[in-house]
Amino acid sequence: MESEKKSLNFIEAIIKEDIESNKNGGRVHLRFPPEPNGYLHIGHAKSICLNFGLAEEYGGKCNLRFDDTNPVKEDVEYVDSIKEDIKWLGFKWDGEPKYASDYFGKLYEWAVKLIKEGKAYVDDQPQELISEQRGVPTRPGIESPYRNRSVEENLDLFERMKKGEFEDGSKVLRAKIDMSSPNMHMRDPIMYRILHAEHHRTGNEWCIYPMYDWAHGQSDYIEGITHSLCTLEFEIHRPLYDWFLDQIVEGDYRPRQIEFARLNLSYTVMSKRKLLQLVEEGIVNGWDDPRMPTISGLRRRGYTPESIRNFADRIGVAKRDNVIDVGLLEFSVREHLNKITDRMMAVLNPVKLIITNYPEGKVEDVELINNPEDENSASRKVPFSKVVYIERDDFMENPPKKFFRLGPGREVRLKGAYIVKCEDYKKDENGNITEIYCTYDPETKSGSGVSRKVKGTLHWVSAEHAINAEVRLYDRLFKDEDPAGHKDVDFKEFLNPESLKILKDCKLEPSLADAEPGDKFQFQRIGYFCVDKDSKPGNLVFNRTVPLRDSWAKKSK
RNA sequence: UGCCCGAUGGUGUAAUUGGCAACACGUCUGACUCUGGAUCAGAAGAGUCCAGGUUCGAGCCCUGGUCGGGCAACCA
Repeated sequence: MESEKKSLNFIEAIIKEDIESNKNGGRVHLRFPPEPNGYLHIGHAKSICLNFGLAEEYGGKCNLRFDDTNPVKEDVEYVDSIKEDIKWLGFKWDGEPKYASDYFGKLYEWAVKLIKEGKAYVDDQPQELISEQRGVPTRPGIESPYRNRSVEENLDLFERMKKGEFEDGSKVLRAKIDMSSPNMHMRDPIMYRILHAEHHRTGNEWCIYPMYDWAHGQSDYIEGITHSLCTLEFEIHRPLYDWFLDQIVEGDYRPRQIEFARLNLSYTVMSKRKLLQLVEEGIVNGWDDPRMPTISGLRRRGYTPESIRNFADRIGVAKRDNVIDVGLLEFSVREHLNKITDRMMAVLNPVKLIITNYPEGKVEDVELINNPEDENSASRKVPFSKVVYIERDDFMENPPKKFFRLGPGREVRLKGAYIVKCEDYKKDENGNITEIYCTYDPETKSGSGVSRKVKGTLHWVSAEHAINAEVRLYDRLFKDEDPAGHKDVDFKEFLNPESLKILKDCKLEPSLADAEPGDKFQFQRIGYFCVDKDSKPGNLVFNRTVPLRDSWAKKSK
């Protein structure tokens, strides 16, 4: 009954092949291994969707493992946010969260084993010397004078390193591989360094900490990981990953490292360092600022987990460098929000429209469907009266012929209510429109069946019933397509000064009064909005997630 | 003057024993519409980095180039 063969990406192809050949007993076990030194961003979301998604697809498992081998940069604040973000995206890790620090003991044992086999040694040289001796990619390195110490001496020294007898930086443990390897990572890589620093989990138990290369593959091995996915820059590490595994693997099981291209988004910076900078310098308001590409930022902006997962799905995975148009991310939210949000009346830049022939004091409850995209959607009543607010942009004194909205003498429908005709308008001394005067045609009430062709339909809010709100209009943080891609110009030079516009005097229909943080809506004809966490009853705050597609705005550009 | 990786419409991803280059976003038409939204219908846009080779047949295989990315933290 198989409908059509789904095309597989290169990782799926490998996994499928491994299952068919019964490699590792046919098990599929992945892991997502963040370092808890920052907040997760949309690039991590790609990796999360990949790893957890693959586990779901092939009936396997996926661990969450914190790669916490560098206590000076890591913090529990980050582990908490990481867990929250993964859960929010809708994934569940296998068992308890794991930590590389859980394996410090085992890693130490294995290091001792390597020393005993003459495959690792303690080097007393300072960092600069070691680095100098390592050579450059095009020239081989030279061997350390400490390279051929006796096993006994190495054992003694390494134990004393662990006991805390030496200062930071005074000694390291190195693997003895090949100082003339064309691969820099094979030139006697450092396995342990001395760091008298408190670790967020192991406290002061250790003062030597394993390096990434020594910790990662072994952690994979301990956890029974079969496919260890990482980004392209680790490709060159793979021979070392395999070398270390060769030293400890017993039996047939062995994890395999597979590299894929990280996500790049246009008009966005993705490096943790740069994001940290934006936060620390107060350029944005924290890691969850809605302009940040962090998962917490996107969440606060109003993105849904579904939209992010669909996005991850759509961009695919491959090994070539890529830059995804940020518009694709926006498409993904619109697509989902279009299906799930109620359409509300909200006027962001209000101007008064007075219906001169509408009875003073009369109020009609007009019926509006909450979401025409949803067949089961209910409807609600919205009060309509003589004075309503409409959007400033929906009126022009001298409109061009392609302008389908209100202008002197023009007719337009007020959504869900009546057709009105502009008879007059008033301006202040600066030329700003202050009031628009219309007459309405009582025959044309929505649902009455009586209508006539009008070019446009406007949203509105009854002035007497309107509630006020603050609306934060977010735009992309950078004006440049590739802000981090300029050699001589700092990325902050490309910040968009209009990335946040705060509107204080927006008018909303009264049913929005009880909206709670996180609630999502479509403001009719404008865009998708969600209630910010700063919002309080009586003091509502909305974030614009993304505007609606607007072919008029495009045309008038 | 090393080593590793990559190259398919504007962007991203497919093409699964070598068999008419497909899908999505974007763009442009048109239809419909009480959201200039959504939806629907259609179009333009690549001959697969280059040059050879193998083959009846190559985006896929081979050889040699070109271009791009990565590698010289006691970061991950």
